[in-house]
Amino acid sequence: MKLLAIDGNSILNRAFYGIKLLSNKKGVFTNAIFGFMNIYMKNFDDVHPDAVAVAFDLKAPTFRHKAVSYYKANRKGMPEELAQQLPLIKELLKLLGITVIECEGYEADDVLGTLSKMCSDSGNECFVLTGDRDSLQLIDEKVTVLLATNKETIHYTPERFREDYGFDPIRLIDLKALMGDSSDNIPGVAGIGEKTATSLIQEYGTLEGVYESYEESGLTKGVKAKLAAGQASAKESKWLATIVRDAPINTELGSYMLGDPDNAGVSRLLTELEMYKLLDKLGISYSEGEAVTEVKKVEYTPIEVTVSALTAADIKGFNEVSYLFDGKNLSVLNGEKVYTASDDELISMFFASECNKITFDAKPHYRWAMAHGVELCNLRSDVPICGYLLNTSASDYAVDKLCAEYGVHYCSENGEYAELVTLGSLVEKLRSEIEREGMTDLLENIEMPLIEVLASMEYHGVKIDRSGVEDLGTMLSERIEETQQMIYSEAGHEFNISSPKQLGTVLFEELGLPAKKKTKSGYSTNADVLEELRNYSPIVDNVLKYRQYTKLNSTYVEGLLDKIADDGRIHTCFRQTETRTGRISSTEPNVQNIPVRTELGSQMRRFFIAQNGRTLVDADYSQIELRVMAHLCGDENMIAAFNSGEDIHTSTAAQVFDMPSIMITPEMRSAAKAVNFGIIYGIGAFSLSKDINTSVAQAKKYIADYLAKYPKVDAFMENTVDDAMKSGVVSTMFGRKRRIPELMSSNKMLQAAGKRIAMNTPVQGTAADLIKIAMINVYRRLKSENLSAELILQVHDELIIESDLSCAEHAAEILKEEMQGVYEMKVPLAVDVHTGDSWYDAKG
DNA sequence: AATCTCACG
DNA sequence: ACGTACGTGAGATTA
Repeated sequence: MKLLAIDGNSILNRAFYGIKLLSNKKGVFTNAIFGFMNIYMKNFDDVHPDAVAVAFDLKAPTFRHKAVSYYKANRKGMPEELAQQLPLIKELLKLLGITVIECEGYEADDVLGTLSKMCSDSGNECFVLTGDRDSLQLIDEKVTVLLATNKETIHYTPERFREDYGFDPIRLIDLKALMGDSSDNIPGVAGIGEKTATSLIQEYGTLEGVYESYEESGLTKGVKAKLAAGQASAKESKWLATIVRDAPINTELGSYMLGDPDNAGVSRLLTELEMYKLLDKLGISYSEGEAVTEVKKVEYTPIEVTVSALTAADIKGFNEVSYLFDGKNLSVLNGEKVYTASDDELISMFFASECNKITFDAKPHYRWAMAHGVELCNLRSDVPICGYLLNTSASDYAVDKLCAEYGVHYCSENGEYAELVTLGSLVEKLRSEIEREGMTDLLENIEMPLIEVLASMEYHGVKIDRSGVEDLGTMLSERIEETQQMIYSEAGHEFNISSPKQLGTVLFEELGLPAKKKTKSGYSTNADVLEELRNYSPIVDNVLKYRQYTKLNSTYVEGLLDKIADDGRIHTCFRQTETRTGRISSTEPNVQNIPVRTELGSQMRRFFIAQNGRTLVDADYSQIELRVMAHLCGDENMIAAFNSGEDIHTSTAAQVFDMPSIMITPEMRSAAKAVNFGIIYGIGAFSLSKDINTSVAQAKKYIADYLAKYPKVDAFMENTVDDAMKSGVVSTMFGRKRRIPELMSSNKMLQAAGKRIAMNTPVQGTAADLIKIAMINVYRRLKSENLSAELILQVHDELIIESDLSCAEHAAEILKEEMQGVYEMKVPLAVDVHTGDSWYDAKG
């Protein structure tokens, strides 16, 4: 028989600090539970125990077998975020049929000590899972300690322990008696540290052995004196370090056998915690929301659907339907009838029909319709889009998950049509929530119409000059080869330059360059660090070059070539439910991070071209986020600066340095520019000082001067953060919302991050709203005015149209007009437009 | 799967 | 004492 005995507190702690803070909608933190279960399940699979027990410390011991409160005195109190997860993990474990042991007056490791002894005595195997090295003293032939570290779990058998420590596991107690342990308030012998203590125990075996013979030994005077002075303390420490092995708990191994899990209970709890992945792993289905107290369940009477093949006549009778379409097969729900079709004609007819439609992920449907020369009409709701508006931070918006979250019945009784049958009631619920939160306009007038625009952009794609890209690749390969050889000869040997680990060894150990920053796992070798090391050795410059060339070659040359379709174009995927702020993102490939900031990199844009007989029209907003800020806060000075038409960074410099614009030097302008950026991001003096290379004090002064000149910016920031702290939410001008659970954190760092998010999101998000509206308006006008021109790319504040040469001027006018006129603001929205045969040329 | 680095707004 | 600006996606290495 095998027992898995777990130190609950220790593992929960490790999980809490090892995983970033997570929380559910209501702000209940879940990261420690998540991490605990991951560690648990991994080790369970490794060990395959017959019985499991999880021990927890009991908070307020009434009975003290030893001075618990004394020796735990300087252990930090548990943060609130962790404390609230403690009862939840206990409940979860119990529901899973796992025994939870709490023993008054005893700590978790005392319980483990007792359990492991019980196994040892009865000839059973015991695995002690903990993150605490103290427990290694429990190891014997029957007892293995599974030590969970940040990276891995080490299986400590007696052999493994002796390899690491050089003495028997039980002697760990003697070691601690000598060296002490500040975290457990074990004093040890003053002046004796780990090194000395280890060699003493290796030499003499036990604490008693040390004290029997140390006086006659060859130890230094100092050590002898320390030992003599610390004898009493050592003895006391040994007692403190010894884990109790006779706590008053049940010592029948049989009583810890795994019980039957309460699946419904587990499902209810995990659903409430929104830990769907874990539920999946446990093989339990989602709960239907009985636990979601404040949300009333949508009325539901189960229906039994009938299935038939779709006909043209059926379509004419549709009024309001749900449908699903995977690119081949269509299924439509009308009332209690499901209709299916796989025929392009019928599917086209259905898409073009007048009936109102609800679906899941309509963008590919629009693309299909475009490819088949029909329109997809009267799409009213798209489930993931609705889900996204209600929570921009979810990782996905699957139907079953949303049902569980919003208390809607998932119609699994309808088998393969479960999802289809569920759509209607789910949408009803989601839309009522959206209405309640004032986002119906945002949904109907921005997000829903945008789907078709994005589909069209993806459908048309952008033409790529394949041989141009290939030539650049050849050139880069040559340069990479050259640079690599130079680096090898400078290092004196070959190594993998792309490995930060190996590069760190070469630079900081072999060549002895001064290491500045460290990352979790070693030296930092990022561009900032290397930049500062340029003067030390020519190898640094070559590494930077190598990085630039390989980045360009693998991410852009090879990455792009991979994605060119048969029509010679790339069709990126614009994702509408990805970002927390409301921006669009782009994948496969990402067209929103094509190089532009360096001369070499920007050459890449020469290969994004217009088709023969056509041209690219490119327009971008100038400083849209700062303008949004000016509008949102209404600061007269800032508004005046924008209205003057003068360069905003120069204006800002003139304000901050209090002198006429004409006297502003390029350095002053760039400092002001950095402050402007900082303001949008939720400024910090430290980062600003790093950015513009001044002292923190100087940076502080810049910020203070800035906020003094633009007092309403200051007030706006403060108000936004205040409101966010109260509600936990921020919103954009058009009502888009973002929850910020970080604000509730008691961790100062996290809370500060939450405040910066609160300051940035309304600005970034409003800018995103504006360009989305502009896109819809541009799309509609290009269509209604019959231009042979299409929107093809969006890069946050930039839109690109591919147009027939004959109407390019008209297209440029429309683009500029619609972007500038998108919304009446307190400052003008300036737009720069250029035309060219490639993206490089059209950038102006 | 996580980490590091780096490309963009 | 510690870490330090907002929002993304992709490729390579390492565990």
